[in-house]
Amino acid sequence: MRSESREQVKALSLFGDMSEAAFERLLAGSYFQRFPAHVVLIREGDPADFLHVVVEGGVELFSDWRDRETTMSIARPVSTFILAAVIKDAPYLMSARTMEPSSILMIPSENIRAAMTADSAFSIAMVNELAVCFRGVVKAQKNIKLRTGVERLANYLLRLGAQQDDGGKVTIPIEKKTLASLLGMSPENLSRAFATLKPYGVDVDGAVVKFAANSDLKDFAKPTPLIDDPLA
Amino acid sequence: MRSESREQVKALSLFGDMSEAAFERLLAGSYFQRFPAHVVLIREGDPADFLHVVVEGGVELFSDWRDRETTMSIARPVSTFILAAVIKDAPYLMSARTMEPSSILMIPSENIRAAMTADSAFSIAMVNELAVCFRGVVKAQKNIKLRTGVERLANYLLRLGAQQDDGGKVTIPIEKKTLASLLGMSPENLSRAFATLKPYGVDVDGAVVKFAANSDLKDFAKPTPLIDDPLA
DNA sequence: CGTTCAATTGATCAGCGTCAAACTAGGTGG
DNA sequence: CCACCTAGTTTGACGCTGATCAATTGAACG
Repeated sequence: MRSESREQVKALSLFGDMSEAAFERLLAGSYFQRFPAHVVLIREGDPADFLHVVVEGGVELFSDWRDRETTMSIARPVSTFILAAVIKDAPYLMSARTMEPSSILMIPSENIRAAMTADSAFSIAMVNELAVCFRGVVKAQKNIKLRTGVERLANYLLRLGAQQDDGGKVTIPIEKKTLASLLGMSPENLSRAFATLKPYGVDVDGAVVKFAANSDLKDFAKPTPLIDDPLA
Repeated sequence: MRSESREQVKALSLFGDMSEAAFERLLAGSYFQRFPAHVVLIREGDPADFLHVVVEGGVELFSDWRDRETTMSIARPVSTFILAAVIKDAPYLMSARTMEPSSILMIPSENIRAAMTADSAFSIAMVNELAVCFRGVVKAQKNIKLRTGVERLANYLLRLGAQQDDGGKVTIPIEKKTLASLLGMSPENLSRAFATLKPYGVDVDGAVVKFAANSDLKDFAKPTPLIDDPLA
């Protein structure tokens, strides 16, 4: 692992408070690996042997049942995923695949659990991390149960706008297919949802979407921090 | 608080490992109170001042947006709710109201955070609790995104059957209205969903639902531990 | 330069919500 | 204890949202 990458991982709030020595122990037996795009990293139901950290690229977390599949969330650098399964030593609830060529750090679950008992600052960091994750899923749940597809899309665009701040335009960082699934609709429906938002000043050209930040769109979307603010 | 109730709370996996003295400190400044049915205990958006514990009765966690409302989950004795907001000292993401007359223990958030820094066993218990909560929401999310309304109902009935084990019949412990919202459908639709399941051996009489445990229903519902097993 | 897959568009259909009305059950007050 | 009243539940009719199927266009990659 390049030392730059190592520093980025160490800087995560999960690991930031650890001593260098403790972090070194944590990394013992870890793998740092580059994967091509569209590679399945973990499969739901498998035992949680490693905590994964996306260092570069992007990972899609998804689930299936019978012949259906849905995207649950997207993990971007630098962040961990499937933390809860690791802690409980339970089967993964979601599968994961790379969306692009990605660098992944894999830390043995056993190391995580050991660090937790050894280092109380680490377990507190863990509590905080899990609380954030929990609130993230709750927000996603509210998003799905309280909004229609078009409303979810509108709020997604606003969220992108807030984090990209590219002056009136955003670039969708994932395939539309994946976005559709993430938002809980079919790809066809996503196309139509974009068309529905046209009267509110939304203009789509490939992955680039133009709209005024303080616009009709916001009136339509009615965002609330209790669903849309990733920090709240 | 009756000592019996106190013991039940102390027996929670969150508090089980604490010393009596530490538990006593935790309870300082707590309230233990009986509420009538249909009382709002907390409102989403409010600051998380107290960790709540349902000791008797039942509490509905719900959210709203614009003019819509949805039931997010049900808290039964003896369990905590809104733990994550307490930890992050962030606004509640969900509102809570009693479904029946209920006894609620309210522990100041500050005490929880203090106990976490003072007692590393407690923060580890907290990590475990949060991991379980997280996995619970993820399962709920999968349930909603991957299944139709009728499928969710079928699996809900099987889950009830597994935990009640009343030989071929279950009693729905909440109002159908609430169940509908929990399952993500309208009350009218829930009625029709029951009708749809009739050919699979499901027979409804008020809150009592009869069906054979190893039946057509199970073939139809196709339950999987990765969604339906509360322990997995 | 052809193959493959994503994205769009149209047509159709199923699931589910809404509105309305009838019915039922639970709780209240006489 | 009973009548009443309110609220929950059920049933029917209807319409909208969104899924599916099919066909076409467009873009990426070997």
